[in-house]
Amino acid sequence: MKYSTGKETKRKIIETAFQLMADKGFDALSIDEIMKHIGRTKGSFYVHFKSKEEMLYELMRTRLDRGYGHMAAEIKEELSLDNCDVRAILEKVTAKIYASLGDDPLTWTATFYQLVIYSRKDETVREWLELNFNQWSEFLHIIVERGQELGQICSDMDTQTITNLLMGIVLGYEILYMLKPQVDMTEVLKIHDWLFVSKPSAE
Amino acid sequence: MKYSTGKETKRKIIETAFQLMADKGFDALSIDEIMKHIGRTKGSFYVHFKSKEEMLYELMRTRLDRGYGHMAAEIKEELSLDNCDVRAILEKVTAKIYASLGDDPLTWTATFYQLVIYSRKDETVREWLELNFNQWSEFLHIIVERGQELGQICSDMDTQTITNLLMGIVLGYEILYMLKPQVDMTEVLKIHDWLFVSKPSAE
Amino acid sequence: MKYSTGKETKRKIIETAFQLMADKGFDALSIDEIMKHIGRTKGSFYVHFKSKEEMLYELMRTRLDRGYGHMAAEIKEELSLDNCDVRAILEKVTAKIYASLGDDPLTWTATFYQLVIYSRKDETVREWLELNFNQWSEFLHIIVERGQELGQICSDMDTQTITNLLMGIVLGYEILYMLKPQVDMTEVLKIHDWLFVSKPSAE
Amino acid sequence: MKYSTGKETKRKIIETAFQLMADKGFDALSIDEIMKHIGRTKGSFYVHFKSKEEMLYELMRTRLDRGYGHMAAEIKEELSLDNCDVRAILEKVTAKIYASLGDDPLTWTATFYQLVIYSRKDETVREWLELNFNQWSEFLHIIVERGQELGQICSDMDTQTITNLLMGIVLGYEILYMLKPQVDMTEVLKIHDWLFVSKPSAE
DNA sequence: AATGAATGAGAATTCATTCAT
DNA sequence: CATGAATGAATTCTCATTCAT
Repeated sequence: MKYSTGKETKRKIIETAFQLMADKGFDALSIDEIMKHIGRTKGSFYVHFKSKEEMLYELMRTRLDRGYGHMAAEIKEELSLDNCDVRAILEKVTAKIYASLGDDPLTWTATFYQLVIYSRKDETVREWLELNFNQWSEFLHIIVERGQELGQICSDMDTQTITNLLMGIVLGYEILYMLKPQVDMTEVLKIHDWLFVSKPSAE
Repeated sequence: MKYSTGKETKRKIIETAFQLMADKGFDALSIDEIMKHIGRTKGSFYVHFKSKEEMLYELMRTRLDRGYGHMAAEIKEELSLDNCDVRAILEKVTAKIYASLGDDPLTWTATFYQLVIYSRKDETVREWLELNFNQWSEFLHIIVERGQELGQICSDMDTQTITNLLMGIVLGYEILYMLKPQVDMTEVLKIHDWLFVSKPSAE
Repeated sequence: MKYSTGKETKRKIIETAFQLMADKGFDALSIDEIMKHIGRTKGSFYVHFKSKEEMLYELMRTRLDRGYGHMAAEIKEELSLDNCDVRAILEKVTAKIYASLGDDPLTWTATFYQLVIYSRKDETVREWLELNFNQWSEFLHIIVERGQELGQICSDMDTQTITNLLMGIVLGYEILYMLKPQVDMTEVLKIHDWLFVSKPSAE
Repeated sequence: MKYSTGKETKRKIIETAFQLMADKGFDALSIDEIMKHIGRTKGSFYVHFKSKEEMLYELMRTRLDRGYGHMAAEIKEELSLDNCDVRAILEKVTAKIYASLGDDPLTWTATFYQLVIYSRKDETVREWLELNFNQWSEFLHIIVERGQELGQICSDMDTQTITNLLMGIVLGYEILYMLKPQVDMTEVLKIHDWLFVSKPSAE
């Protein structure tokens, strides 16, 4: 079993790097270590990636994307309905995002923040994060705007401010979760109780 | 100027490390680099610190403490007054904390999150962060509880949940600020509009 | 000749370290120096050894073993013969051991005593030396005992004492030799004139 | 008590170096460590010694001398007596030498062999050891010669060879003792049973 | 696709020594 | 006498990367 498919090894490298990066960060992560984990030797790393950096870029694009882009079209359609329930939509979006973190959200979160930190020295990472971030921001902005239009979200605050508060609280809970893994991440949804004017009648 | 006082050099080392760490992180920060910055040679670092790690511990204790401990007594007294304005107190606390970040909050924030990330591989850092964190949590809890008691803060949500939401939003805005430095950090106070039942009359 | 076989380089490293250690000792021996001697760079040392210490262990096991273990079986058989000449056997053993030191016994001896000295700070080395030492001791004990049994070795002294004296004199001559290389190491065999009751008739 | 007598500090430095050198050797022994042991700081070492090497030379001359020089005159006189007992004299000499090692012979021995090893890179040490050695050699030679003259020591062996054997056995037992501290160093005297023709009547 | 030897640039750390105080 | 800050050279070790096989 000395020779496996290229795809398979590549996938394993990214997956292992993703796991190890959570605790060690990108700099402290050595290629040797990754390759030992998957039972291959250092040299073969370069069959699959041009450099360690290039691997990070691929990791970030395939494993750390929150997928706002994919959701956008679908959600916009739902929002266009006359009788749409914005709170329900927002809850669905949140659920999807948390689901996208996979079965070990702590690792995902830690790796993601390792990337955020690493972005301070890497232009490519910085740009990708900004893009990601803006997509999220625009996406939330649309939802909040629609909510206000329909009178479901309070209008005594600026749309952008509400958007920022929502983004902030999600990011904040991720950090909270890293510092105290016993925190319940779904608790973040309680903020909706303040955000939405008419609370869901049946609850 | 070959021989300066130990205190002075030590202070300069910590200050430089604090600055450089914001962008590079602790691992990528080299002793050589720090010492070149302050016009001293590598070897003399070890006159002042037993190891790079030891320096980080001192940096964290002297430069990254949010100082909840110091505020506690004073705030508790204010809260015990019959006619105290909890919102004003909370705003004062927030202002003090932001003020404690110094004149370059972006650097402070970046360095702090570098530490959060680093805590994943360092027991001492992890413990210190946890302590810091718990102090903050308890501190906020006291304020929120008193606010609810006086009917100033909405009581339809669990005290601990509100505390978590407040902590989360502050942490979240720090990350937001790192990703987008143009974000106005004081905007985070808007959350009080939701939190407090009786909005300040003059607005 | 940039890429050689691992075995070859490893052998060269050990051989060079063995030579250099005689004069400098293990601590003062630098990896850089060894590698320069064999025309390779520092970094490649670690392809072959996990650490400098690990290299010493391998050096000691492959280059400093006196090989008592290997001789034991053969000698025991010779001793079991009714008419065996114990003095001849002992002389043969001594000759073999001196032969095992290679063509530069001074280097061997110096390196060996560098190891003896180093054993004071290294558990692994200490244990190996003790093992070696005990093998030698047991081995000699068997020979002396048989010599006494056959009346060839004087019986007015305790077997263990004679064994110790024999070991001591060999070790002592090695030190003597280090301090004064002009000393004739085979002179040590004269002790047999005292040890053996019936001197060889033909002398 | 910041300022003590120079003599006192100097003595303490040498004594501490003597102790520490037994285990660590001269190279691995740091000035910092010595000075910490005696409650002084690194810098003040140089008030007392020009360099680390200079300190070793003084250590060796004051703490590692076996004192053959001092004994010579006295012993020669004893030997000149018609009815002198050479065996008794030799035993007295041996006892004196062992006594000169102080109350911790293991430390003395280890330090001495650290010096022997170190002599391979230091001219001054090498010369001193050689001198010491020659003194011992000459000294023993005189005793053995007189023993043979008086018919007390066997004459079927060359005087110089016997001298070498005696020196060797003493050195060898020191090494033996380092490797196995449970060995009884006085056992070495048993060699006299072989050396002397007429065994002491009363034993 | 994979191996593993080699590289070379740096990393942290140690340490004898100097020197102003 | 003693201090302790500073130096600079040396040391072990790590690691991304290259390349012949």
